[in-house]
Amino acid sequence: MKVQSLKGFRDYLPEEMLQKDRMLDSVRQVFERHGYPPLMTPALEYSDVLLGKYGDDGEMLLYRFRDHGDRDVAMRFDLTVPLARVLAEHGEITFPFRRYQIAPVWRAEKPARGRFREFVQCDVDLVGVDSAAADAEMLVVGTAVMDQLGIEGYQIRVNHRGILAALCRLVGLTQTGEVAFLRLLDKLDKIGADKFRSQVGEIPGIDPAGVDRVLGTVLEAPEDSRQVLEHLSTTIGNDSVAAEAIARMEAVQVLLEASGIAASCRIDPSIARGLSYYTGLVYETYLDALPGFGSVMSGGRYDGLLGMFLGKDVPAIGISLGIDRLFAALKELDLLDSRTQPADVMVAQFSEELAGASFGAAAQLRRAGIHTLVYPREVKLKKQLQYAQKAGIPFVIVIGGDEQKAGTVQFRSMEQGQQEELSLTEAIEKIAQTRCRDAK
RNA sequence: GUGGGUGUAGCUCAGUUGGUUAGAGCGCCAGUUUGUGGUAUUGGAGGUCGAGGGUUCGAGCCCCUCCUCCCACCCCA
Repeated sequence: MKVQSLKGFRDYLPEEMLQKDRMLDSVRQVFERHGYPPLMTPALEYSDVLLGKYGDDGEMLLYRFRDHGDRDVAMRFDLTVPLARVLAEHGEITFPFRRYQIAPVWRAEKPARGRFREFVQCDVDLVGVDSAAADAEMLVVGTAVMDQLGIEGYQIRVNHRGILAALCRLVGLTQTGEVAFLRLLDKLDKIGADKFRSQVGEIPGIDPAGVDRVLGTVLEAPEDSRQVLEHLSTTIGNDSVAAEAIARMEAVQVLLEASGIAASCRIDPSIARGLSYYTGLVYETYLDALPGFGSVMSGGRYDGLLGMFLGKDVPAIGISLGIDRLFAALKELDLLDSRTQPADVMVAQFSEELAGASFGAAAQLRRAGIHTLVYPREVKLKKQLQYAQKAGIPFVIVIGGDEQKAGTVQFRSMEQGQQEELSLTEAIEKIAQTRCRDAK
């Protein structure tokens, strides 16, 4: 037997899981604070439900097999297509429909740094509304998540499919070649203008005359979002689709400014995601410190996808956060909360005879809502304190013979190295005051 | 999936032109005389050298195959 987890799949040991759960709690809180309730769907879907939604490339990455009833099934590849299935299957749902879903998805890709075959996505979607308010709301939620996670130095780069369509038209592409062109455009800042020019020339049907205008539009885009919009309307504003996109982004920009998050969102005409089903706004989030790590949170407007099951177009917009990638990034940057124990306080076990006193105190602490751990056997105090210190437990309570007689406890702050004799009630108050656990 | 690298104690790594019982630091465990941590000090446990085959009198070191992880391409959360 090979004792090894599958390639691209990973374990989270308790210490890491505590950190990951703290992140997930934050994400959940932010979603609910913005009025989104949770949805849960199965890990497995009929293959038909998932097939034909991700393009040929995506389809090859599905984990697909036959179950014991010989049903052709596949593991969910994302959370958006299952959402579409739910909307089509449950006629009682009315719009606008909001939901969030935090769940693992599976993709049989080649694993790499920050890329796994099993990873948890955190999705919020707003279905049934096509408006600047809906667009802006996604960015409001997205920035709130990043802020709640304590992440400084990130940028949500925002674009619109209408801009991309106009750029394609500049080089004479309408349908064929668009995908190849947009892929190159997406890599523009990586490969540079010269490589872009030479590689773009190989796309069949391309009109080289427009390439410089595209480069001018993208490369000369200013930093400031407002200025980008002005720049875009002078360069491609005569294109009616682009004009519409610019107008929408202007309306969104007003709401971002009103929300105080405009600084975190930057309009960037080279963001080309949305090769599959995106129809309007698209966005990707990069960490300033790890630009090569890939997007940690992205999404966009997809007004056509839900119609595949419903038989009519339903506008929708969503955003998806990859918690495992973000976790890996924060770990690399050493930005994760270092606490490795959920306990606020450890009650030492002074002696076997006094174990009862420790258990009694622990019971009272827990009744007061304090996360409490009792050292599980009688060893010298030195050992017990060492354990508390290594585990990052901030307080230790010792009840020895003297304390038991006096009805008190020794209350020690591990961080400050100070100790005082208190009543248990006083100790409980002290812990409740100082601990900085997030309120549930 | 393609190309390049990598793989030695729990972790980070050393290991000389192939030559006897494979090392260090950190971590772990136990002491430094018995009611208290982070420092110091002493001792200890722990490795079929990624797996399998081959060359050789002899392989951690050379060759082949497979696997892992890393980097690039590709794609994405």
